[in-house]
Amino acid sequence: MYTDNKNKHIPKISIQRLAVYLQVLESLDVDGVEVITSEPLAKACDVNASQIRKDLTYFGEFGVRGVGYNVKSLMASISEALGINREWPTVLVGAGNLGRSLVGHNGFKQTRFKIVGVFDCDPFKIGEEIAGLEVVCTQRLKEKIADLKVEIGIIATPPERAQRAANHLVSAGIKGILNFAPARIFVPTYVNVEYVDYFHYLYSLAFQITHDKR
Amino acid sequence: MYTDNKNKHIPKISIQRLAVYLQVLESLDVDGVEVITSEPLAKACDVNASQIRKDLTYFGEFGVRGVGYNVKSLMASISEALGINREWPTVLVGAGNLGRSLVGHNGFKQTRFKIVGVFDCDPFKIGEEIAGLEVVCTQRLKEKIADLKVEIGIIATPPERAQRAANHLVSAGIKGILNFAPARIFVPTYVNVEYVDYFHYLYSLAFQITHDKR
DNA sequence: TGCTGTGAAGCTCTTCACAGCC
DNA sequence: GGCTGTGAAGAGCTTCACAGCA
Repeated sequence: MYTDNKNKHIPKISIQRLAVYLQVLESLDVDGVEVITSEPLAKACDVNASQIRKDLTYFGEFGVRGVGYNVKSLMASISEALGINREWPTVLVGAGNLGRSLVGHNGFKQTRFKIVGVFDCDPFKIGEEIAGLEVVCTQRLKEKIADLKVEIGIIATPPERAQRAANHLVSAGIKGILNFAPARIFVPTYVNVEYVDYFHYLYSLAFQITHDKR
Repeated sequence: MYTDNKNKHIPKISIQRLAVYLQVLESLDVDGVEVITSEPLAKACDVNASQIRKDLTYFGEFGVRGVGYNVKSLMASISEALGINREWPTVLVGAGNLGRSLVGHNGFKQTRFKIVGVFDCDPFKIGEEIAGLEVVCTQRLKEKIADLKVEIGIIATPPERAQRAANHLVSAGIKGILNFAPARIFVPTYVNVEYVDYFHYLYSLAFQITHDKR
């Protein structure tokens, strides 16, 4: 049963792990597994078993002592805990190569996150169609976001235009931003920002490989 | 001066922050800033100033007391510390939509990471050309990796084929894997793996927005 | 019996506060 | 005087170890 624990502070890193647990549970479910204990689940997620149990107790008691966790119902509980068991309309700012490939991403078919608007300030791009969505002038963000009750914006502009895109999104009333542009952005504290730059992971690999050699 | 400190353990999270510092320094450099102190740099990176100073001392003493850090030389020192001040040839496994858009990513023009080979096991894709690279059968990974001294492999296959791609890469002698497939992979401990799934960031935003409302 | 849920211990990372140096 | 570099204190997360329960 999902019981939000309003009192405890939940580490952000636990949230990130819940996403991993969910991914692994989904593949277990596909394989027909119905019940799993924390130990093998931990192995599959590459974490400690009590880590999993502790992360889950932030949100409730989902297991059965002596038995384990029901795969399907744990998936449902985690989805509810994360808040992803409902539609999340999003808007995309930036209709370049990156933006275009984001629109086509499988995740938007498989999850309840949807791109409902594509914006760009380039007059050459405005009016173009991407996967059934017309590219609209960034000036019109506010009306669209209000109309469609959008809370999350995705920035896929070149770095020098990221801050401007963020400003538009913020003044349109957005609550969260996923920023693919390789640039830091400044927003009021009530707006949540997540940065995605996979070259940082390549840097991390380069570092690890370089230092393994010693 | 870069001085590798072989004795100290360097937290992985420090490495990730170094990538952020580098990004911010690059944009300061573009703006013509020559010297910066830890305080404003920290603000721009959204971290604590002593965090930066501590992270940097894992690798040496780069600042001048009473003055600050020279932007250009700090960039060079961080690049050296991360090990990204040299060419890093990589191979891509998976020539679908995702793979295609990775090949075109700007980062491969702006950094010294390069994709030097594209592999797929789909006979329909083999022989195709992507940005000047011929798609080659995955069976031929080993020779290519040996020939071109490739140490990093990028997996951009569907999730069900990720493990097979990883196995091929490992037996070809790869040392690090960047995995874009939404699936966990199992590799020997001497192989480093980084996972990229930006839907996890959307989950995190959804969680934060859901809980902000209280 | 077997596995979850959890207080407490342990450990790692972060921040403080100031010595050290330009 | 001012800012870096750093030992020590503090905070937060992870893991242990076992009570609790099916």
